This record gives sequence, C-alpha cells and structure tokens, in this order.
Amino acid sequence: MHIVLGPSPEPRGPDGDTAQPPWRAVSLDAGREVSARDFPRGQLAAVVRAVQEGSERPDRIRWVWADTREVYPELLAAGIELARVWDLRLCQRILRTAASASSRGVEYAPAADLSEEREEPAGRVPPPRVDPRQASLFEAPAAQPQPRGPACDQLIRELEAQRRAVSSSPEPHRLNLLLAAESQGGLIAEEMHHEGLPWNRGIHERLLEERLGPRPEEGSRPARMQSLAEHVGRVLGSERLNPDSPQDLLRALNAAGVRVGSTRKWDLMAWAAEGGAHVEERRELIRPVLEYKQLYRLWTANGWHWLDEWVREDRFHAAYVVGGVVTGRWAAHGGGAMQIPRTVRDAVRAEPGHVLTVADASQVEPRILAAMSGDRALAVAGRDHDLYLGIAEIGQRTGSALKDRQAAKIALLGAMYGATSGDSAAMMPHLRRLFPAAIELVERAAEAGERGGQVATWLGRTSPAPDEAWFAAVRDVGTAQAESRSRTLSRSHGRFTRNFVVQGTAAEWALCWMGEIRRRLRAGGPGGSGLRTRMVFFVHDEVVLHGPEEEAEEAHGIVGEAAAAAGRLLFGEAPVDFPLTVAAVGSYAEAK
DNA sequence: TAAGGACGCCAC
DNA sequence: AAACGTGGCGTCCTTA
Repeated sequence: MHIVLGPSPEPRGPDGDTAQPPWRAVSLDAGREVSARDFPRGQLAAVVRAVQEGSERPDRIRWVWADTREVYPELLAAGIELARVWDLRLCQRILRTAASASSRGVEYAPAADLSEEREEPAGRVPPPRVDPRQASLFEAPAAQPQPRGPACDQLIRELEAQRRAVSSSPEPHRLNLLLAAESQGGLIAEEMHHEGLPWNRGIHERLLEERLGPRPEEGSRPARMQSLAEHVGRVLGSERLNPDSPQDLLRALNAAGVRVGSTRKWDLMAWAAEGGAHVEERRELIRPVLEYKQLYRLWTANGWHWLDEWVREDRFHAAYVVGGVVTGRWAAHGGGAMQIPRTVRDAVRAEPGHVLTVADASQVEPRILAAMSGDRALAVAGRDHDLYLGIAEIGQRTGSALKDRQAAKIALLGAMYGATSGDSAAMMPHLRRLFPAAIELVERAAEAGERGGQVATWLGRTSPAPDEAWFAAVRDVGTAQAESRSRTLSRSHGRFTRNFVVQGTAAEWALCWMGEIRRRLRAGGPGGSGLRTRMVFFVHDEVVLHGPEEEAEEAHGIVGEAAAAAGRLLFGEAPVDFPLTVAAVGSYAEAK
C-alpha cells in the first residue's frame, strides 16, 4: 500500500482559502488509486496520525512524497515515526544519473522535476532547510510557508515513472533495494537530527578552559593562545607576528632559518626530523608553533562559538545530507558533524542512567571489495576481526612482501585510492598475486574512468560523466604541455571511478546497516513495542546509539546482527564478514 | 564590500 | 614522511 502526499492540484481549500492551499493524500493499491482526500496543509501531522492509527498494519504503508526534509520534521515534532517511505527526490537523483549512462540500461523519463537545481541555480550545496541562526533549528518548522512543488497527481506519475525505470533495469532487485535504502536513509537522517547527539556543555567548557584558558572577550584571543603567539614571535625574532596568517608565519619561519615551503604541520615536522645533530633544537623551535596551531584549531572549529551555535539543551543536532557525496556517502551541513575531532569527543556523554553504544565497522571498504569481486583469498583474510592482519598472515605463509599489518594496510588502501608512487604502488604486484580478483575489479573501474566512462556501485548508483570540457582537454594532445594535462585529467578521473565503486558500495552497506538497526530497534523490546534506544550519530562506518542502561546489551546485539544482515542483503551468502568494534560507554572518548 | 579561492586541518 | 579517494569549514587574502 502506497500513500502519496503532496500539494493538491486544487488551487484553493474546501472553504475557498487560497492563502492556505490544501494538500492531498492519495492511497494506491497495486498502483491503482483507491481513495483521495484534501486537507489543509497545517493538518498534515493529524492526517498522517489518523491513517497510521486507523490501519491494522501501519508498518506496511509506504508513504510517498517529494522530499522527506519538507515533511518529516513536523511529523517527528508531533511524535510520529513512520516505518517506510519513498523519497521521490532522492530516488530521482539516483535514477537520473543511472539513465545518463547508456551502458547501465536504465530507462527513465522523469514526470516531475525534483532536482535541487530548481531552487539553487549554483547547484553545488543543497540549501540548508533551516537557518542556523534561528531558534527554529531546534523546533518544528511547521509554520514556515513552503514553496509549492509538483502537485500530488504529478507525484503519482513520477512514482510510476520511477517504478517503471526500476523494473525495466537489468538489476531491478538491486536498484529497488538501493532506492528503498536511500529513502529510509532520508528518514534516519531526520530522526537523528531531531534526536541529537548528547553533548555535555559543561564538560566541553571545562575542556576548553583547561587548554585555552577562560573564555576571552569577543574579538580577542584566549589567554593561553595570546601568550603562545607572543612567545612564537620572540622565538622567531618577529615581534608583532600574527601566527593566524599563513603568509606572515611562513615569512617569519623562513627569516628564522626554518626552510619550509608551507606552514603545514607535516612540513614543519619533516624539517625538524631532517636536522641531523640538531633535531632536538629544531623540535624545540617549532614546538610552540605546532602547539599554537593545535589550540587555534580547537578554538576556531570547536570553541565557545561552536557551542553557542550548535549545542542546545545538551544536544548537538547535526543536519545530515543524504547522498550528499557523489559516491552516496552522507555529508553533513553545519557544525562539522562528520569531523568531530578526537580532542572534544569527551564532551559527548550519555545522560544519567543511559549509555552510548558506539559501533565501528572494521575495514569496511576492503571487505566490500572482497564481496564485490568474489575474491576468495581476500574474504579469507577478513575472517578474523582484523583484515589487514589476515593479509599479513597470508603474506607470511606465502613469502610475500606483504608480511606485516602496516604494509598490508598501505598496499590495500593504495589499491583502492589509486596510489601511483611510493611504498603503496610498489606493493601492487604482490597484492595482485595474492588477490587477483579484487585488484582486477578496481583496475577495470580505473580504466573505465580514464576513458571518461561511468561506473556503478553494487546496487547501481552510477558515477557522473565528466563534462564536455574534460573530454575536450583529454582529447587535446597537441603540445607536450597539453598532453601532460590530458594524462593528468584522465588519471585523476580514473582514481575517482576506481574509488567510487568501493566507497559507494561501502556507503550502500552502511545505509542497509542503519536501516537494519532501525528496524530492530523498532521491533525489539517488551512486546515488540520498540526500544527506547535511539540512533544519535552516524559517520560513514560508525553508528552511535543512546539509550537506557538496561537496553545496552540488546543494543549491542542489534548492531552486530544488523551488520551481518546488511551483508546478506547486499551480497547474499557471500563468505564475507562485517565484524564490528562495539563499546558501551559513558563518554564517546572511551570508545576506540 | 561581497564573493570566491587558497590554505590548512579535521573526519572516514 | 607523503603519495593516493571522498568531504566540511574557519580564516586569510585577493579580486571584482
């Protein structure tokens, strides 16, 4: 059973109100319209609740709408959670790209334009759905007037178009799974945004004070940084040095005999390391610079301003962007949600009587590669918890150069990223000998990309084609310079497609993993009424749950079962494991 | 003065 | 040591 929700094609409400044009809910049974009703937009939550409560199997309803971000927040604010949806916008994006590659065999003609570019001609960053400066970020945006997108009847035609595209595709089962998972991702993203990551302001403030000193006046540096800045100026012999300015700092460093080409941490450390007899002296010289950089980063990225802007009532409400990365990975908008540095993770605390269950999937990408390529040897290497150690063991047995963990890791990451030089590239022949099927897969993806071709993930997310300028530049081999540029561009796109198939499929696994966790959390607990434990954070291959202590054991079991279930969902009974590191902790910093 | 690139560092 | 994939973001600095 599908229920399509969207603006009514009728221009005015039942009482003739044009200021509040109505919305429409249409029930479809096997694609046929069985009922329809119009209602004022403001009653959306009430209508959805009534349908859910009036249904014997509300979990079997698949709600269909243009954009989860437009609708679901107000349902969550009203305490309504839905089991299944179809997000036409998210699905359209996947289908459009798939259909753009003739080799994919997906035929799709959109019936309604749901692309982001409609509102955002720049077309780069999706518009934030709330203004971070407004308190409404943390409240239901129910009252905000919304732009009127395609009407309900158009959405029904769009749903039909999408379903046709799926069933006509070479792999309908996989593509359907991808679209369902992506839609469910839309739900999960909004639920996690609504729930928020428990963030203890007091602990964060204490941490800042310990390292930076008391909160400074607006416009001036924290005390500890100010004295360090002055110290650095004295040491380098440049009074009035502003270490915040890379140019300034580089000049001062060079003037003081520090021969570096940039002010990067690694450049400075390398300079010190090659000091021969003067290593210690050099380290002493750059130490305050490095310390200043560290504090500067903490202050600017996760300091008091960040706390004020992003943490409300001890929760950090990260705004996720589903499929925000070309590969299908999620992005986050605002607050740097996917780059929470280790230094502040101690502020992430379970609330009293609760625990954080931190589940981290081990070496997902090489395991994905093993499953996709059917490489038995790589699957065997991944039987234990540590796949890289598994490779090292095989390497030792067979007398390969891949005989320690570090070498194995560098080599495999290099194969997936497209390393062309150094230790990593040197290991490629050994890697190829041990894992021919896996290496073959990434090499083929790279070759396709170098020619400007499109590649696809396991479930069928397709990489975008390079633009015309790219093809023109790659064709241009008139001069030595042009030829070099052509090769650079070509190789670069090859590295992109090489990584796309693995990173993208890993993202699909993660999406299914979260979906399975969600399903189990909803179904678990006494009488199957659902646990109180909630997913509160996600980043690529890691999930954080927050819930009552007494549910911790069950939550631990759920994340593990869900990981295995996700593997089966994608790859059937392929002999590839997806082990996790799971920690039940009071503080995020205790995990890993 | 606003926009946008460069820089540098954070995450997986 | 970094190289080599995908991103966000705060700041400085140049450009229109």
